[in-house]
Amino acid sequence: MSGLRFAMLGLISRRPMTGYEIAKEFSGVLGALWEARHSQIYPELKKLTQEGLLCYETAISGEVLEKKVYSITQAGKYVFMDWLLSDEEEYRPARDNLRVRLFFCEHMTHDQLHALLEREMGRHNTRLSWLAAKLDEKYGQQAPMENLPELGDYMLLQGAIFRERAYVDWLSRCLLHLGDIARGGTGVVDAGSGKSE
Amino acid sequence: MSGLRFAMLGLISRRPMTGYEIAKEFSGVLGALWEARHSQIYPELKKLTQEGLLCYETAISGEVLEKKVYSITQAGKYVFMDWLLSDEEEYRPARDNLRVRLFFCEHMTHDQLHALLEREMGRHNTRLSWLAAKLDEKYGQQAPMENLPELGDYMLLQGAIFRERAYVDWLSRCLLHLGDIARGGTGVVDAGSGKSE
DNA sequence: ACCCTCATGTAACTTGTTACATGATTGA
DNA sequence: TCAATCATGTAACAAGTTACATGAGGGT
Repeated sequence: MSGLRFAMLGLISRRPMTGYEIAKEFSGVLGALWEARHSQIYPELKKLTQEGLLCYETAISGEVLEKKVYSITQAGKYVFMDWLLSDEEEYRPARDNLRVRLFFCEHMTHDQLHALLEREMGRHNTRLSWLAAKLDEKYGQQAPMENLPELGDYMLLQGAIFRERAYVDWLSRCLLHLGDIARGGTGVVDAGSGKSE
Repeated sequence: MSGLRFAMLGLISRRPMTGYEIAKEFSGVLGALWEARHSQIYPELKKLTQEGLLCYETAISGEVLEKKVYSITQAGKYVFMDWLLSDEEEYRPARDNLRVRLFFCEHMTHDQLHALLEREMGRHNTRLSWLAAKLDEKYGQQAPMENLPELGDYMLLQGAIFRERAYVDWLSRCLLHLGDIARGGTGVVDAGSGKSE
């Protein structure tokens, strides 16, 4: 079930790493896809080692400080590749508090609902701008064509942008609809359903 | 933190319900936003009752079968409304296995990556069609203008559609890019970034 | 001296999932 | 009588969060 162990196996398959380094990875690009803190990582490393999917060597930093450098085993590689190429239908509808709030919008006044949507749209817009800037900064006009890990990063960034933009578009549509209600509109829907400007 | 308790309070605030009925609600529209099974619902009902947010009466179905009909208390209403109108920044990046797989696409061949994207796009497309049909069936050309609970449902359905469409658009863009690579393209990005047809 | 980063863990708790367990009611 | 639905729980486990706890290394 858990994607965490596979993310960890994948990272370590790139190069041997310490738990500390793995934890750091989860605050980068990967962290946007899957959160994990060191308190979850260290026990999982232990577990994976016990299962024979990882092994480690103890190294010394400076004079005494010990660190465990983990490497992936053959068994680990098989398990990882098996997961990577497997085909399980697994649809977890993201638990989204905003949507639950909307489900109960009957308890809100028109203004409260409006404020909620505006506020949330602002947040997603901020994130969208940040992501777009990042994409531009990293790839500009040149999308990666060869380097596979780079391609992954590029697609993921692109995916995050599509996701945030869809969120913003949706909320702005809700706000339009809400404004329409306030002006005593008819509720008649125009032809397209989102793709029109 | 947990949205579950608030979803439950919200449901019960509409009308008194049994645990069984609440569980059923979570397999309808609400279930698409937040999953919960009866094994989580019954203990939570007990907890909410102990905290004084709910109370219940025992009713009899038929001759002997007892059921507990829960109602929301004043304290429960306050807690629910407080949550509903509160403003907490809470961004949980959905844990998405496909994205983690993509993060490690370096281990896939071109064809495997292509198959993965196609497969996933098919699934999201199916869901998108289903959602679009449902929207048409429920609201057709007439969007709800007055009834607030209806408006919530409408917006949520709309939101699910935007989400699925964004997913499909993203994946189809990835597939285009991948095809471009296979044909030995240059990687130069065209002007727009998604909104163009 | 002080602070930041490196480095590794555990404990207590909340959330969520799967499986086990039981029994009444209703309609075909 | 048989199956679907109504009805309520518990147990064991997996996953994830927050807080606690400790200490070395490196630079200012």
